[in-house]
Amino acid sequence: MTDSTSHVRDNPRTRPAKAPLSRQAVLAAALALVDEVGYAAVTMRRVAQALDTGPASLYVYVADRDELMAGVYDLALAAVELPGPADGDWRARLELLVSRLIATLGGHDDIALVAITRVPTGPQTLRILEETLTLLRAGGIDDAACPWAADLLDQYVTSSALELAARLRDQRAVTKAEGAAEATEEAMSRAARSELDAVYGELPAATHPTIHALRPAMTTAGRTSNTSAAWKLGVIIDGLLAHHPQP
Amino acid sequence: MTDSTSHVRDNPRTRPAKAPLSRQAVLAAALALVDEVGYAAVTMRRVAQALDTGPASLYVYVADRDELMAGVYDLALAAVELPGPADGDWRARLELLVSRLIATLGGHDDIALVAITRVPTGPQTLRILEETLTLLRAGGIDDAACPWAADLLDQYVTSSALELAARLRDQRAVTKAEGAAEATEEAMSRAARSELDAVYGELPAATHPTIHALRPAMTTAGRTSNTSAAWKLGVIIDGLLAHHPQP
DNA sequence: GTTCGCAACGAACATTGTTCGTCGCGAACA
DNA sequence: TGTTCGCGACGAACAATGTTCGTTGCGAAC
Repeated sequence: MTDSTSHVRDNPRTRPAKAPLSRQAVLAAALALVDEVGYAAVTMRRVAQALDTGPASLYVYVADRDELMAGVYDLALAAVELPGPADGDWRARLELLVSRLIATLGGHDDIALVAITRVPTGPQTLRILEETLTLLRAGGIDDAACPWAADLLDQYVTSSALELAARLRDQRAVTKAEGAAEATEEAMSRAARSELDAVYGELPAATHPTIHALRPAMTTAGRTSNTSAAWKLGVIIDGLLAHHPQP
Repeated sequence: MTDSTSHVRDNPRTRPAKAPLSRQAVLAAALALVDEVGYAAVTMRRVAQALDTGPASLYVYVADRDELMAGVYDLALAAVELPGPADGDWRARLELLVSRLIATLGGHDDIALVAITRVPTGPQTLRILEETLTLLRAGGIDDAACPWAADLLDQYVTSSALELAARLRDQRAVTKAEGAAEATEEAMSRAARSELDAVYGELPAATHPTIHALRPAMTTAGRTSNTSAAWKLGVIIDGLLAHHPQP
């Protein structure tokens, strides 16, 4: 405390009126930080700093970083609205729900990583699982298969959310690095293409004939477009309906 | 160097004949460590220690930890044998390839995490991608859809490998903690059940009617069994065949 | 026989998650 | 009203991480 103004800062009366700590405040601050600096860069110290306190203070409301992030994951899911009867039959509603999940999770950087390390069990997660299972049953999926189907859909949601997050991150990085010039479309596609398509594109036909032959279809455009996302979801749902046999 | 035997250890002639460093040696040591102590516990220092050297020496052959793990991932994939004509038609071969991938990756703890952070482009990965695409084309999947289908399968493989790794880890932890008594089946299922099934099981029917109704199907047995894995893969392939329409 | 490139490595740095012990406010209690 | 006590807040510290810097010394090339 060599700061000459410390007696002002330390005095609760003159302190800049910081909000009282609480679990919700910690989770909200962490979620905001995820959006701002990215999932990996959210450290206990940074969260504490955002709340104008020290890292040790967080451990009153949070067990450790993992549990913090699990809470953030659930908090993010709170923004997902469940489709209603006006949104169509069970299939249309399920597709809408899944795309909302991907958009929401993918919009918070790599927060979906939480669902890989541990199986989330927060209230919002359960709310969405409940709705998913209900829609699946409405679609005539066998009771015994419904949990598996929900699991499969969840795998898809998590993977797609991470893919979306990576795409948005690359996009931000490029548009920021391009000095704010024209950018956006031209530079983005070129930068991303030179990354992966160079690998697939310059692969000799002698050793990898099929990749070589499918080269035009393997361009980044195919990976980037959200046509691919809709296609994959369609495949899974069609598969659920076609696989009725042996549950 | 206060060690009185340092002049012996430092002398290359009397040194315990350590193998010369190389990229392959580093990757192999890291893979062995993944199996021994787990993916997360593989640090640069531990890898260096296994090779009887310092952490800084690794950076000659490896850019950083991420790239190291990418190399380990590819190295693990080298053990996967491609199904041959004797293994049946394209579908049987594809199912065999996928299950081998899951078993191999899942057998090396969380190494599959690598495929989530970055899209792997190692030679072994490309070898398997080539085979996957070939099998899909043999199955009549549209050329434009093949990359998407391979992507979908890869998502499934990665998620399932991580699930398998988690299951094996829990199993090891329980059998080790059980003092080497009877264990294995009884204790395992009880310990794992009390974790997740308690959440699903004690959920009130009023707020989550479908989860409550499906409770018997949501037991850990369903999640653990590899019937679930086969079912999911069947759904995906059936979906690929049923979704012919608009590629 | 000299020189030069580069693998090897010791030491250090900045950061990370987490724990310990203390401080002090505010509510419960006498 | 005066005392006590629980517990949130927090400063400081610890062990461990990934990575970099500068030096050293061997071996090959000229």
